[in-house]
Formats: sequence, structure tokens, C-alpha cells
Amino acid sequence: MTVLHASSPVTKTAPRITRNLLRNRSIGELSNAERDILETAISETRTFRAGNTVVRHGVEVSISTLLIDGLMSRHIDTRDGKRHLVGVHLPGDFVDLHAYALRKLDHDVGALTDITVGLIPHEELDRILVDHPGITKRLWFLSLLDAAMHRQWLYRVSGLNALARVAHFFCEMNARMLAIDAADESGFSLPLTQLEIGEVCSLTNVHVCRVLRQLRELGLCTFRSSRVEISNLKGLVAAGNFQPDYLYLSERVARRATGGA
Amino acid sequence: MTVLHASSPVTKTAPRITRNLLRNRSIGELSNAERDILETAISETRTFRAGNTVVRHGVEVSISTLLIDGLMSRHIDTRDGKRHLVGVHLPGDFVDLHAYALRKLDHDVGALTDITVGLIPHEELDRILVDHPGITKRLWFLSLLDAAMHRQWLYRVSGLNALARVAHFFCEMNARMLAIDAADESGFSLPLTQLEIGEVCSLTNVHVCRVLRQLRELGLCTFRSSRVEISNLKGLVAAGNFQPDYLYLSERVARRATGGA
DNA sequence: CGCTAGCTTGATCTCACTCAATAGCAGTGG
DNA sequence: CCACTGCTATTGAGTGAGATCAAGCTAGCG
Repeated sequence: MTVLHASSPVTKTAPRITRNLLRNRSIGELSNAERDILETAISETRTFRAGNTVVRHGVEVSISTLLIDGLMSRHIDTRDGKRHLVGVHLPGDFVDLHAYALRKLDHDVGALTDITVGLIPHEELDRILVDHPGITKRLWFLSLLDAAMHRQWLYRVSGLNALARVAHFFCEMNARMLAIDAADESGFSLPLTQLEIGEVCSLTNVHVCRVLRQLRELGLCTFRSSRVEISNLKGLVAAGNFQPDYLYLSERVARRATGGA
Repeated sequence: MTVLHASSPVTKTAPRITRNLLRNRSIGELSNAERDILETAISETRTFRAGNTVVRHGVEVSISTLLIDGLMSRHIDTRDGKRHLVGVHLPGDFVDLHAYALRKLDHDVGALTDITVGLIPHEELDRILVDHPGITKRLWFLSLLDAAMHRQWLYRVSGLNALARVAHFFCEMNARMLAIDAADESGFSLPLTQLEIGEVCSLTNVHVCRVLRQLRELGLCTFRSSRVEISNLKGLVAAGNFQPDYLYLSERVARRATGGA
């Protein structure tokens, strides 16, 4: 479990592994020195195929993973076989940083698409904790961001109806994609099935399908072949009652994420 | 906002202010030295009356609050006046520790009952961050615990029906109360209205009332005059599909919280 | 070509919401 | 002392958003 073969050597040139880490957030970008330290801490990179479980709940772990490429999920499964997503992760997300202090996770972590991750042994984090309080605070910030997203997800499923939930989720994804430069004015790629969107929004795949049609008919957005095409961002933001402050984005990106509302 | 009168002097004798902080958790108790440092960091204690808002969302804060006595809530309000609780806090909880790295909160924090809190200026946390990595890691752990609870709340409202939600919530409260020695074998005090339980479980007060009757009729528990009387803990745990691992309790308390399941 | 996974649409059902009326209880003031 | 107000709890009747069940469709792929 702890011994992983170094299949792909660490690349520290050109596009940096940490390029999307904390990118466009309110606390400002990482310095090059900070990036160096973090990239040195990454012992290796690794790939997983879509659908694979990366970390299973309850198992003691000694490594955390930084998502470099692809989409990951965090989910809680029920005895009757239903899956509930409690998080969707994009490149630049420190997917299971919380494993560092918790040791065991209370949920599963999986690959939604083929992914590339960087692995950081917890001894490296120990070192950062002692030697680099500045970086520690930034990593802590990341955990808190995660919790802030959980709270908003809680609001989403308990405070919004089906249409608004999906709209809100699309707005969040759009905002986070914008932050890592993975969305343009017209939309973004979202390689999820309708079933998975349902697992995020606590809806059945059947109802997600109906809601997507509604969003289309309202002229707000179109979801087809793993891409969200936004036709009316302000309308979508209003439909989902989306306020991006919980993402702690840089002002510029926050403005773009709401269509300048 | 930042200047607060030192109405009640800090007491460092007898029952320590930090007595419930991280009490009975899996990472072990705080040492006396750690308690000393944290208690020195608490600039003063303060009281609020039930119903008051302690921290409002969006306002920059420079102090975090440790709950010493009473119950607090964290909630997101909707435009149509509905309130959604995203957290309930017990003595020993570091209610808005996340304000330290986030600066502004994305939700409101309020007093559910009359409360006493300890105030820790963020400069003190800065000092701890630099000088005491061990304490920093413990505080970080607390933030992560918070996030873990959010995830389970997400599961509760999206994966369980009305009866199970309330049962799950009662089980969580029981477990957390046990951890701070505020519950006995028969039950615990829970000074919430049915409306507030509804705001936690995403149910209307009317439906909470019906669910409470069901729980009574099933012989699982009774909620009356702000107290949960548990008649069949194992049954309640089963009804709520409650697994306390997300609370990262000490083994002893975890066992008590499930009735030795 | 057939198989499978995902999407779509329709019909029916149900859990929890809404609306409404009543009762209990605490506090307040005459 | 009782009358009044406001909050909380309780119970009933009717409603509706989304679930469930079922069938057909589409597209990618070995």
C-alpha cells in the first residue's frame, strides 16, 4: 500500500505540477519558492483509470494526493448500494490533504476520469509543518476551502429544488474551471454522466434528465456530450442562487463566474 | 468590533477553559503544556444571549471563538427567510477557527442558548503557527473534523429519510455529548426547538413533530422539554444508520456511542 | 453485428410539504 | 387574579415535487 513503483518520473520543468494549486484564490498565488518546496515534497506522480478507487475509507494512509489532471470524486456509499458524492475535484485540488491529520478517511476517493496525481508522503508534510509555517497556513486554507464547499453543498441539497441544484452545481464547476483556466466564455468540459450529476445533487438520473431539458428550454445552458454550454450565465447564476464567495476566488475570477453580477 | 471590554477575567484554575477541547478524540488529549499555551492565547471570555448572532458572514474578523458553555449554530440563510443549519456546536468546539485562514466567513454563527466563549486573537494563532507545530496540527485536525461532520450531514440530508435523519442527528449529538461528559446512559440535554431540529435535518417543524412521535412509538427515544431520552440506543443507531467513525472519537466513547455495536 | 452504458419519455406513486386549526405554556401587564 | 400575546407543539386534510417503474432509444465499441 505504501510502496508505489515510480512509473513516471517527476517532471519539474515547463508546466509545473503545482500550476493549478491555489490558483486564482483570494489569498494570492504561491511564490516560486513555495512551489519548489511543494514540488520537492511530491515523491512521484501516478495515473489511475476512470472508475478506480484511489483511497478507501477506514484504511490508514500515509500519503496525500494532489490532483494534476482529470476529475476525482469523494463519496459516501450506503448499504443499499447508493452513492452520494460529497465532493468533486479538479486539477490543482489537494484531494485528500485531510488524510494527513486524520490518518483514516471517512469516505472513499475515486477517479471520475483517467487521472494523474502527485503523491506527497506525510513525512514531507511533517517537515513543512515544522519548517514552513507560511505554506502550512496555505495548506490549512485549502482544507477550509474544502469545508466551505461542503457547507454550500449542504445548502444546495437542503435549500434548493431540483432545477436550482443543478444550476448551482454547474455554476460552481464553471467558477472553479475558470479559476484554473479550463473554461471559456461559452462553457466548459464536464465529463460526468447524468447519474453522477444526480449523485452530486441528490436526484435520480431520470429527474436530472428532466431538469437538463428545463435548463435547455429556459435558454440557460445545455449539457451534451460531457460539456456544459452556457447560453445565459446571469440567468443560470440566478436560477441556482449562486454566490461564489464560498470559493474564495480572486476578484477577477469571481466577477467572471457570475457574469459580472 | 475588534475592541472588546474585558468584562470577565480569564480563569486558569480549577475547571480549565480548554477542558473539553479535543476531549476524547482519536488523536489523544492535549498535554498540560499545550493547554497552557492555548489558554494564554485566549484574551478574554465573553457571554452572549440565546438568539444573538456572534459572527456575520462576509465581515472580516480577526478573532476566533472557542465555545466554553452553551450551544451555537452555523447557518446559511436564504432570501426567502429560511435558515439552514450547517453545524451545531458544543462546549469544547472551536466554532470559527476557520476564520483564521479564511478571514471572512461564508455563513453566520449564532448562539442557540446563552453561551460563554473564549476569544483568541488571530495574532496569537500566528504565533502558535510559527512556534508550536504540534498544536497547529491539532488545530488543523479540528478543522478537518468539522469538514468530516459536514460530509456526514450531507449524507444525512441526501441519503436518509425523515425518520433516519432525526435518528442520525440524535446519535451524533449523543456521541459528541458523551465525549464531553454531557450525556449519561439515559440521554442528554438538547435545548433545540422542533423548528431548529428541522433546520438541521432539512425538514419542516410539522414533519419533525411527526417523526418524533414515530421515534417514541418505536420505543427508540423521546424528545421532550429540551431533552433526548434514549430508550433503545442500538435501535436508534440502526434507524439512523449511524457510524461514528467520522467523529474520530476515542475508542471507548465510540463504543458507548453505538451501544457497543 | 450485437452488446452495453447512457439518455429519454411516460405513467404512477409516495414522502414530506403546505395550509389550517387547536392547544399548551411562559411571560407581561392591567 | 385573569386577559392577552407570542412561541411551540400537535393533529388533520389536501397537494405536489421528485421517486420509482417500465419501455424504448442512441451511440460507441469489440
